[in-house]
Amino acid sequence: MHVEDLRWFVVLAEAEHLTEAAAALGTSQPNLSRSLRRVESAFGVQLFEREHRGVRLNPYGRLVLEAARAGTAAVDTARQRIDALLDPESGVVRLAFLHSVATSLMPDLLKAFRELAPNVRFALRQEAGHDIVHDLETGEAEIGIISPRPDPAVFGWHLLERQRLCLHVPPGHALADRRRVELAAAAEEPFVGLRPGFGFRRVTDELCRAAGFAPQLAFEATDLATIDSLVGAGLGVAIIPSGSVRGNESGAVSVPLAGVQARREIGLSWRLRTPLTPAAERFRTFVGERVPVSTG
Amino acid sequence: MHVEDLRWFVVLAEAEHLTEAAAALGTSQPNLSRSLRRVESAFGVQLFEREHRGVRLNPYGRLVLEAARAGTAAVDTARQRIDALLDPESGVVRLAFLHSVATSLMPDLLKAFRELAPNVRFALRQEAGHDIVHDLETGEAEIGIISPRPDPAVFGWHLLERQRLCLHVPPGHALADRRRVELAAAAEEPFVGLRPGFGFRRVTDELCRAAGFAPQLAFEATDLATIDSLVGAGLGVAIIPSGSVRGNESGAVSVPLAGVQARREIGLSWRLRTPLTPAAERFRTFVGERVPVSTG
DNA sequence: CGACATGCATACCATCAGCGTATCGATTAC
DNA sequence: GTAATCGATACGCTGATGGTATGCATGTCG
Repeated sequence: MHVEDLRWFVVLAEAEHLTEAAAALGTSQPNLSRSLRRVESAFGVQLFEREHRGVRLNPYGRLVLEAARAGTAAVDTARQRIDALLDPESGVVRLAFLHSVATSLMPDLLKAFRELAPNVRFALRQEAGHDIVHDLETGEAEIGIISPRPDPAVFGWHLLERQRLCLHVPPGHALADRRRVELAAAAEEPFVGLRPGFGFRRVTDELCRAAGFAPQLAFEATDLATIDSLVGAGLGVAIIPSGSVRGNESGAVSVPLAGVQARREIGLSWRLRTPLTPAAERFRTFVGERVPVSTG
Repeated sequence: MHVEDLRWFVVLAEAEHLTEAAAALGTSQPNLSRSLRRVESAFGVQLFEREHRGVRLNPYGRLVLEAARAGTAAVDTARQRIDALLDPESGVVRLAFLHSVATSLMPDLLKAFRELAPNVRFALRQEAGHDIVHDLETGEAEIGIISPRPDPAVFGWHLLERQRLCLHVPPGHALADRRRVELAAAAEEPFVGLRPGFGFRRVTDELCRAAGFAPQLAFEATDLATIDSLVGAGLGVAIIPSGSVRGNESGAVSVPLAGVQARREIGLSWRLRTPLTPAAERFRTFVGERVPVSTG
């Protein structure tokens, strides 16, 4: 049974007349008759009754009519969504990004792209780095904003921001005036960090371990803005990426950390093997051409 | 594109492996490959990406997977419902009946049939006579309980009950003791009748007109039980079919009307051209063989 | 009551699509 | 570099599809 048979079935059920329906469908009456036979044999029962002038659904046919409408509608809907997705002006970009760029990089990118393509929608998901890689892998997400750069053999990469990791200290703190600081200098301070499970939390833990100490975590938060506030209120120090906190309401001060490990690169990433949808491709091109790499 | 292609598509999307999926589906790998081609060309876009070991849906394929699941589910559901309908033990009988038999004949028939076939369900609709005929005509209903008998060339008929029309009077009424009464004797009484639009209302109107008077309608109700109560309370007299009121709580008394018009036959009716579903056929046979014609 | 009209089913035939076997080609792993 | 894996392609056969012509059943009209 063809999907087209179901489509024809709906027309026939409405016309209640094979010859007319066949003409409307641009085929011959015997052919429609045989299409109906295919449907009937697929369901194992007769679906129309012969009338004086035409045909009419019987109880079984009514059920099939429902199914045919639902089935063809499902196919049509998918076709329309695919067409929308294929249109670079109206598609959907499934974008996964790190928690740590939610308040800084992301809004800038989306705002700028929106001017170029106002009808492109975004399906956003905020996740930890390894989940983003996983989502790109499975196709759950098309584009990720991520750090560090994933396997270059599998994923494309466009550098967005070279961040310097900073020690974030309260205003007036002893280290606040330094132009640069060794992380070890803060070994005895109470720390404010992200909750375990966040990708960046692993980065900071690793940095402290490399500096020879385990941080005393006074508070754990789920976003960098909160950490900024806590630090500004004098409740501890924190490690944050440069440029990741907007404005300076909290009064906290960021001092760049010394050392090669105290950097990270954030970039756009996508799966090489899976072609991007036009809208995603457009977003990627836009970012590549228009967005300067910012260095914090 | 075949409906089977969509079914195969779902299996393939889950297996992510053509050779395996083909084996599971009992076909050859090249055949599944070509089935996939058909689906892809029907949607106008590639749906899977080649992977190292196997294939994987791309964003378009995800949409098609949804559609394929929905479409095949719709077809399967219809098939199941048809099978249920074809099973005389578990089918559904779409039965339309007159308001006037809702409290008397109907419960008896259903109760009796239920003992024979407890799993058969009924889709009941209570309607006026001409609507029942119309529903049988269009197939909205399979079996009707109706009066009078519709066109014998189009509808089958099984007599259920030969009713005598009665004058229903309050207890102690002057006519209450008569063995038989002329309708004209009640010409001056206040009447209780069904609301206009009910088939039986037309019958009573016609009877009164034939008896040479227009009834003064004090109350109009939507069912015979209410009319019985109103008459029992002394608020008027009414014309009702014999045996249409259960029990005698109201105390009202029914006196048979004189004259040949003061009868009506109620029966089972069905459309000759449309074959009945097995459950409906069984119901019809049951009624024909087991239910005696009752004469009121 | 018989000829006609209507409308679906069927017969027949040319063509095309579907299916299996064998094979190719690309990718990856050892 | 070689072997293995897995999807794509080539080829030939069979069966399905679709058009034209026709049959058959049912009403209708003279």
